[in-house]
Amino acid sequence: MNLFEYFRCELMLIVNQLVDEGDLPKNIETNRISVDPPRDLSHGDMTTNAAMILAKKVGLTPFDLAQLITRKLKRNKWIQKTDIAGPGFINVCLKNYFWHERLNEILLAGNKYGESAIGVGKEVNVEFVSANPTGPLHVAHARGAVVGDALSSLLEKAGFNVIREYYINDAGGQVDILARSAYLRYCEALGKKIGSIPEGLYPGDYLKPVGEAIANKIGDSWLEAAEEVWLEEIKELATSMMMELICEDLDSLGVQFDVHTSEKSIVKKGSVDDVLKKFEELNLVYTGTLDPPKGRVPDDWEARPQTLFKATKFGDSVDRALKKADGSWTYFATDMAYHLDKFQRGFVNMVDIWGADHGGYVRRMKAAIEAGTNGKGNLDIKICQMVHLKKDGKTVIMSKRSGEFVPLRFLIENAGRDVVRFMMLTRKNDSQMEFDIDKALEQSRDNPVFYVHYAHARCCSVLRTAIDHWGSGWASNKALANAELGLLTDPAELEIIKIMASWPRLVESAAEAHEPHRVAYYLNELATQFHSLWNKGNDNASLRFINFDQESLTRSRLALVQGVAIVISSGLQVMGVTPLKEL
RNA sequence: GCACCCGUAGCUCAGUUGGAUAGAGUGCUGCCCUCCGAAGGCAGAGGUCACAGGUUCGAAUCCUGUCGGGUGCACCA
Repeated sequence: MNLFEYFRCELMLIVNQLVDEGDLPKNIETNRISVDPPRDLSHGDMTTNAAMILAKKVGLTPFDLAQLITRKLKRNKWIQKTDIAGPGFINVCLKNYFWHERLNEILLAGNKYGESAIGVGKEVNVEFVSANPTGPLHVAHARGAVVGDALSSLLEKAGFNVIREYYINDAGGQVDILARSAYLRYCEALGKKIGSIPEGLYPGDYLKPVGEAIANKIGDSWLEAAEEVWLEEIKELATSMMMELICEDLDSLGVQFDVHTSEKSIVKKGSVDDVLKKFEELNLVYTGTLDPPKGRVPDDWEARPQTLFKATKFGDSVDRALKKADGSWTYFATDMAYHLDKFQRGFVNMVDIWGADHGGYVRRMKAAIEAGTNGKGNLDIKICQMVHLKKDGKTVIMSKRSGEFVPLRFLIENAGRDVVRFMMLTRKNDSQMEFDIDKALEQSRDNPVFYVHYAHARCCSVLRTAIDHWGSGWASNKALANAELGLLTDPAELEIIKIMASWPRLVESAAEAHEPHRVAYYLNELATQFHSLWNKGNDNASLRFINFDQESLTRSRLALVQGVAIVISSGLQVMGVTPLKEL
């Protein structure tokens, strides 16, 4: 249960009563009323802006209106006391046993705690990675992969039905280049001297096995053959081998997809022609000539008439080309057809995770979705900004400009998948990120995931100690749920329950905002509170979790510890990180 | 030149969608193991939220402009 939402509903009932009783006008605007946790703990457990919002339209001061509301609010059985503070905030304190019941709820729910129904089973298509099948993944891809996968899990936790999709760009010119590069390796595999790889082809060693595979399959019959003879077949072979490579990389990150859709198949199916026809009917396509790009004009620029999409009608700054000079489709045209294909497959809600180099592309794709679905399709595009890799104190900027890339495999092999995943989620997606590889490799407290792992491991350690003493049945979730939770009265104990109880709300808001990084910050906060509570036992033995001469008190405290372990592991699960029972 | 993103403590970054006295980590200073894991905790110092206007009960958050950093910019993908 998202308890803030619960109390907001209670508040709405009161507002309706006040309307019935004539204290508030009918049809009053209530959308902006919220119930939130206060920043300052001394303000209680919950705060609402209701009086300040409503007072605007009524002849009452926020304070007077707040009094009307609190008089009714106090009847709720969970509420200990209410305060009116500052410009008209209503602060609410809840009774301790309300929090004890939350802990009970956590223990009974186990790993399912935090699951929400706000998604109501609605389907969401999350498309991410979608790296060109021309080589292995590098570190910048990892960010998109982790963000996309964690967002998918988060949406699932919030009750959405998620499809993880990878779009394979296997139809453009880059695949021709891949095939030519692979052909060179094929020649090489058959003993031909190829020298250095010519400019414009892919030089990586990862293509050597592709060349060998072709040689094994075909023999030497293509050695002197013209490109037309082998191009198509090598394209096919090389892209599928590259996809295997990419899937291995993703697998090592723990990322798997439900659907792979190939660009080639979209074109073959005729989807692009269909879209063009549809847009022609809607009068959204015309033949025209674009102005040269502002500023630096490319040397080979020349004005030529092209098939254009009226993107400006949907908020884009210029109309966009659908066909290249040679008459073939632009990348945008097929990508648009692909996105509309997703809509046709039934996905009204779509999320794309893109790299920073596609930032300038967002407007036109949103324009296309709006045009092609008559405003019904819902596309959110998350841009993952650059990853700056910090290594030996120096920063390597990976971008198309710099041409510097570090393979993902290197990072995983050295730092491990959990560290990479956690660290990639410690930044908001649209902030640039510095990934300190030395810290990631360090396996120490400088490494943020360790702090959370440590809290979980400590929980498990306490439970092990108790089980050694009292036996295993003693600390089952069920037994702990039946503990006398009313014995938990220390402010620090109640505080940590309150943090745990905010997990469902966090899941909902992070899922709605499509911001999985919030989970990492939440877990860090929970871990902090737990470490703090632990150390209180160092200073004051009566606050230790285990007191061997006080069995029922110990049991209720272990219920608390188990609750922490549950929420941490529930959160780590969303992030795709495996909780550790010991370090 | 145009579009998008960013600008918060020495450094790396959060900031609950407009709420109360702006927060963590790291670094610096000083404390806490006879004790469930010190890979931890507590305390202190550190800020003109880039700058200037505007919107309102209320702005780090929304709008406009300026400055600084990043990304992209016919046809590539």
